Amino acid sequence: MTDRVAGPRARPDDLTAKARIRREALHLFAEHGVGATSLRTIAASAGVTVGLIVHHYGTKEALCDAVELEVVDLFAEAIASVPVDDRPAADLVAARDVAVAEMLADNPAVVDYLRRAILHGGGDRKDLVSRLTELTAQQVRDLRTAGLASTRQTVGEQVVTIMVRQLGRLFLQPLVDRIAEEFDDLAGPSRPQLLVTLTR
Amino acid sequence: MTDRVAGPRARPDDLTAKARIRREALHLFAEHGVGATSLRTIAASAGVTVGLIVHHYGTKEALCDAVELEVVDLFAEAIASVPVDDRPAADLVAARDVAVAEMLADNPAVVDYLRRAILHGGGDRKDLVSRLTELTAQQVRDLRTAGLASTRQTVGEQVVTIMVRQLGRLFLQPLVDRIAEEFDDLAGPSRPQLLVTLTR
DNA sequence: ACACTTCCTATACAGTTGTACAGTCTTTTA
DNA sequence: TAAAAGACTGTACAACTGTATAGGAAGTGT
Repeated sequence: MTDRVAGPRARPDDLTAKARIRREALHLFAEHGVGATSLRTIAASAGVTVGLIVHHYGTKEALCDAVELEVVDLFAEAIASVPVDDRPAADLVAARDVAVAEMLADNPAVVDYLRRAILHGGGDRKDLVSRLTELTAQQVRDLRTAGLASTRQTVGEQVVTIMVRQLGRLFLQPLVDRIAEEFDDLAGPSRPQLLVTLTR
Repeated sequence: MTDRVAGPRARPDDLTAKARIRREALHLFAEHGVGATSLRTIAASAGVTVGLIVHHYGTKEALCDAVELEVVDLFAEAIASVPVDDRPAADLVAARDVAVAEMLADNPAVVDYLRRAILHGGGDRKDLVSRLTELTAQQVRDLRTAGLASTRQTVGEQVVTIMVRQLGRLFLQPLVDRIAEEFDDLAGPSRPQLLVTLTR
């Protein structure tokens, strides 16, 4: 985390106002999009005033950056949480996939936020996808220098494969669910599941 | 189309102001999202004043509805454009898939708009996904009563399959492209392609 | 006790938003 | 040609936007 260090008024169980602002921003951004979320809405949700948001983050864009940084941190933490003992490479990769999947399951807002961030994309700003790609690429490179990853594909190919595996289903499943909603016989656990693969 | 009938000032080759407004709205909504697009921006792009938008569409939400209706019409037209002669069912379905794919290739803004609309997801309003689902369901039912579609799956299953096949790749491909951008060796035509399938 | 830093509220401001409306053209109808 | 209808502009307005800033409250260090 970027600054979950206990500030002056931080109580042990509760969150700092600064952290609360960031958390509510994440949830509201995920639900309504950045453009459609005003600072006043965030302030109200976090139980503070607009001024405090400005005090802590300066501008709305800086707040967005902080939110994105927190999301990236969540990924990094999930990956770092699995130890790199001398197990086979396939095991390690699978364990990391599981850790990321669990993190995403615990933080549905992250999934929604990511979905939006992906297509909003582009522009000049160094954005979320770039950061996540960088994170994954570093992960792949580490595995390679440790002799744990195949070098028959390029790094790029491996990164794309990993990210699509991790994110692909999450992006498309809501569409499937939305459609399934409209048919009685598709309700329940027998709902169709997506399978996303890559060809070349 | 809903109202491409020639109005008073419609010139043969050009578009009515009303249609121009709708078209620019579609493009701007697709690029920046509905919430981040103001009526004044749309007016400027269409070369009219805000007042005219209000005059023709009343409210911004009504304009959104009109845009969505036009998108649905594009799908319906694409499907209706392939004749239903007595060819095998598989041929017909494939031809319709091609027609839809061509329509989407001709209207990239529709793809971008759809991507946004899908995840913005609904609330109370009868939204785009519902309408497209309805359209596809009708298509499936027609094929069934004509004895051209299998009845071994439920209608719902067939609808989901068709829509995911048609839309799935379009949604995920931008993510792949974005990631591929960051690696030199993934540029060009050999870019990885997605394959989206359904399991049950 | 003091100053000092940090957290936080309140208010203000210029710019933008969606909507409303009065009025002016232009076309159609009769 | 007169009148009715529709297309279109310009201006106005209340509500909301992000940002700025002055000042109070609460903590820490000396």
